[in-house]
Amino acid sequence: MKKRVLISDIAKALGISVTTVSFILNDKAKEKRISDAMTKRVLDYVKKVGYKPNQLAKSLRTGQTKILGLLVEDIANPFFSNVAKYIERQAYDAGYHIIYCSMNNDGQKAKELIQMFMDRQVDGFIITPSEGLEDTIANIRQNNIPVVLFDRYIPTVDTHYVVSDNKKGAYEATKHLLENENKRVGLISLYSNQTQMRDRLEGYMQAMDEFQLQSYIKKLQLGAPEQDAKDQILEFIVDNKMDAVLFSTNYLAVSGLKALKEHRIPLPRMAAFDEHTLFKLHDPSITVVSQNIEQLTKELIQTLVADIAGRSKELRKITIPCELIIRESSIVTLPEQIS
Amino acid sequence: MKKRVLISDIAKALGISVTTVSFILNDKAKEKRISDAMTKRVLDYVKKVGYKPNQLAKSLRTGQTKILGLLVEDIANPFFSNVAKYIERQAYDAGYHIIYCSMNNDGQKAKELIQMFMDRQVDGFIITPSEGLEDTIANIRQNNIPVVLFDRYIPTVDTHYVVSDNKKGAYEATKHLLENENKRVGLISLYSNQTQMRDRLEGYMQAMDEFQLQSYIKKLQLGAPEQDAKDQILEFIVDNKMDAVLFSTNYLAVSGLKALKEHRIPLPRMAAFDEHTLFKLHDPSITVVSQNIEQLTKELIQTLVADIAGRSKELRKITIPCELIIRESSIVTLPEQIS
DNA sequence: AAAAATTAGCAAATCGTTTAATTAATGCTA
DNA sequence: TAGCATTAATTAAACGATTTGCTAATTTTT
Repeated sequence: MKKRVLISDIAKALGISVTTVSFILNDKAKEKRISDAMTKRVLDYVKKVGYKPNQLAKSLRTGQTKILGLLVEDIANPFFSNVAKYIERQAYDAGYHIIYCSMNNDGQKAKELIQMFMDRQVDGFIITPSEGLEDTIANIRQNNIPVVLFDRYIPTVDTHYVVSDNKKGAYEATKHLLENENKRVGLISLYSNQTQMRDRLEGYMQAMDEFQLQSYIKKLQLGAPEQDAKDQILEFIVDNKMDAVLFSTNYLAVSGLKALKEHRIPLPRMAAFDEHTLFKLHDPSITVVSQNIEQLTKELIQTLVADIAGRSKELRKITIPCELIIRESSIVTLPEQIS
Repeated sequence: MKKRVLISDIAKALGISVTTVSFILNDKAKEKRISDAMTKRVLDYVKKVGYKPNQLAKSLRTGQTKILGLLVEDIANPFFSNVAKYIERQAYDAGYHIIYCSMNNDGQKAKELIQMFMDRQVDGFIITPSEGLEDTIANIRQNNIPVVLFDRYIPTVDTHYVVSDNKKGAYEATKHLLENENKRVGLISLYSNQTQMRDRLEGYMQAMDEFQLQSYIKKLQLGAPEQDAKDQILEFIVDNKMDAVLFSTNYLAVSGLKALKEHRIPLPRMAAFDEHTLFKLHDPSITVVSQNIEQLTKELIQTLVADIAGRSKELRKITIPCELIIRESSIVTLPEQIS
């Protein structure tokens, strides 16, 4: 194991002070009037011995870790794993690394992790806030650490956030379903006050009201066993003889599809929130309200990095349009309807 | 913004030295003969003011960061995002945090990131090694940093690794396909010398040899545009009139399914490596060789943590069995075969 | 030519911990 | 009672960087 070379080793080898070396390495040669000759000499030697600063020492001194904390609901959900991928890429380009965790609806763990990330002095937070996290997030702000909320926000806590235009997305999906001559159009959602769920419900309502039709809304318990979800979705669709259904998350739609397939019940017309590989390939392929992950994460990182750098004091509350991707599930003539 | 409380603040407030406080906080009170009364006094006060040590300072002094570096091929691939989820959970239980990145077949980025993670003094690495990383990984070992390879390993570099029994998995899947009276059974794989690909090929071969049948092997370029993959898979299946096909990765199978669907060509019997939500719900549902992610990650973290702790000097080379999950795609009588 | 200003670089403090070495007080043995 | 252990705590030196002031040498100004 070869020993790491330190800044003091360089100074000693060249017969100069560590200060000079440090200034040069931090691009302060000009500002601190270090001669060009000296600068070149140091830089050459640094390259030769392959010196890399110890980030821990650097961070301890400067207070900057160049690490961002990412807290998502569930990293294994394709929506979030895609988000994680883009975020890592964007953060890397901006010189940051990501430390992540899944919260899995465990409020206690979420709180602990936020505290732990704060103890690790992360430069900023990216959070998909679950309910009950208001205080914790307010606490982060009080400690003056930049935070950007994502996917949903907390109305009572004033922070940056980047979300999709869920209301409009739900409105357009519902309207699309209604325009295909479906009368009984339902919404399958969650017992949740999170903004994205609230907005999707509002969008659905707006469309239903516009068409002056009765609404059918089924809410499921957050984090309930999948079997319960499947049973309830099935019951809702069958008992109400739904013509069409909008699912407010991709995993609810997946549960619905599983339930229907298991009982060999023909699909109602349907659409779902959030893209999923399954949806393109399912037979029939599934219409979705797709969030623009690339743009969302871009704005996200830009906002966070700008805040960390101390630029732009005012809060950014960003809403990105969704895209309705129409596939077979919302328009096909189903098999038994042929006859 | 309330100021962080430091160990020196505690010492000052209680009129004692920082050493005493530090010993007590690090559970060395007994060993260092600190009186019980003092221990209790300090612990009570620490709890009262909610002191949390600055991890940076701690890490700088001890050399332990309690951070693990995770480098995977693509975090958005459902196999790896599941791995990421389990790893984070297991690591958390062991007191570690995860810093991750996707390498996306970019060897240069992989090297840079490994170097950066080393500069950050990660306590250990978890890597799915791509080709060309031999030297870099050997370099990590030379710096005495624990590494566990995952999903595949590098035969020429002696490290811990945890992989699935790919050969047996491929053998059983192929045999299963052969036993369903298919004569022309092909393998769709990648131009890659990675061990998992090599083993899957070997497993396929073994089964084909056992049945004394001609083998059909199509390899695709790693990281090629999906359209190319789709075209080539289609051509392979159609031109060779394949009865059945084994896909060596889940995303190859997804590409294949897309291509067949787009051209409305009936599916051959098929099986694929690695689970995917799509596969359970596809019509027909897809038979898979499933890796036991929970067990893989458990062994992985155990191995890594044990090495970091300095226990167990010898290298652990672990192979976990795969499970063949038989679904419709490998056994159903297809529509056009009814007539 | 003395005073002022600029240039080029350095010593030492600092970030917040851990830990090796030391000390002062007390109890025990001979 | 002098000498030795033991106990309970302290002092000060790390860890490896950044940064605030300072100094000495040179140049410019008056």
